[in-house]
Amino acid sequence: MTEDFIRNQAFMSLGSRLKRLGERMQADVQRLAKAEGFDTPTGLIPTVAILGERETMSIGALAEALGVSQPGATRNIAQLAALGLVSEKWDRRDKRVKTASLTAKGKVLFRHVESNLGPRVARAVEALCGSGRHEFLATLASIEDGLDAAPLDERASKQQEQ
Amino acid sequence: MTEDFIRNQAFMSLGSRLKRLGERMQADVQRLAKAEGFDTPTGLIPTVAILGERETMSIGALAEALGVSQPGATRNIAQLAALGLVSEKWDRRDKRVKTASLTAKGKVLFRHVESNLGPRVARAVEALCGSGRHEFLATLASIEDGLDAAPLDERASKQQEQ
DNA sequence: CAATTATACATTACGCGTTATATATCGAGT
DNA sequence: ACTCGATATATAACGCGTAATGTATAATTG
Repeated sequence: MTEDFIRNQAFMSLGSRLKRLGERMQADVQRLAKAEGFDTPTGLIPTVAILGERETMSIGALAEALGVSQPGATRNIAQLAALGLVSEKWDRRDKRVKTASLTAKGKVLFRHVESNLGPRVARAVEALCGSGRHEFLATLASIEDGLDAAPLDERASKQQEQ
Repeated sequence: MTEDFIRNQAFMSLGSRLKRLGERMQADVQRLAKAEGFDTPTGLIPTVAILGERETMSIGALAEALGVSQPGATRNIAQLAALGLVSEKWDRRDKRVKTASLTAKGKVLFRHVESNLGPRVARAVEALCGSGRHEFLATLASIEDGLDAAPLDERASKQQEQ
């Protein structure tokens, strides 16, 4: 019973645990990038990576691609623009949409991420996850998809079946 | 090559991804708790759960048990005290340490978490994780332990072996 | 026993995610 | 063409984690 409680407790705090693990990884990556001479805030790297792939994107498309809220994407782009890594531009056709693309400086960072930082982090994380890494990522994805389909509270409300 | 990049990219943004997933779960749990009449901020529930188990604890012990920073534990306790859920007391022997324990009101919340919310969330999360849940949690734990032993940037620096 | 170092907690400032809401523009319907 | 709802972004306020630093008390050491 105590044991059951501990198991339940583990699930109750799973959210906080995942959050902290994520923050930790971000901090580590940031230190690594800084050691290599790029002190761009870690949170902006995924945005740079996507912009490197897809030349130019709107704020909305970015939010979608990153799986982040629109205000989050707006802030990321504003910060990258302030750092001179991306340039913003309002769309001609639809004046509501703002598009962003990497500047020359941003592309330098992108190429570094692509060729150095990315692979190194990938190798380190792969080694860290060990043999279970594929399943881990697969389960992670299935959890994300599952929550898309129905949030946790909804699932817990009708907890009779399975 | 593009594919490789995408795989690397996935690892680069794993931190942010885990973080967002964690936040999402916390938000879901909070909604669930609120629907049941307990609108205590979700972030405080793990603290309540631990205090329910271990009667009385110092801030430091709490931080340790939750795997959270000391300022985090301090803030949690301050908030719980403000809500009337825990009572704080300075230790007699060592006047530096502050201890916290659940009030009657806090115990009511604890019992609810223990008997209702916890199990329901646990069932929902277990179902969500599917068959891979044990391995998922095991891999999660091994990642945490691995990062304790050596942070990601250190691992990435000496990436020649294995 | 005085002085120094270590420990426990509080405070401050910040990162990065979220909602909720405001504003401007677009598109559709009458 | 005008109005009105929908859509794209911006802004504001907040949650919850961190690191860095301040302050009071303990413990150690010369």
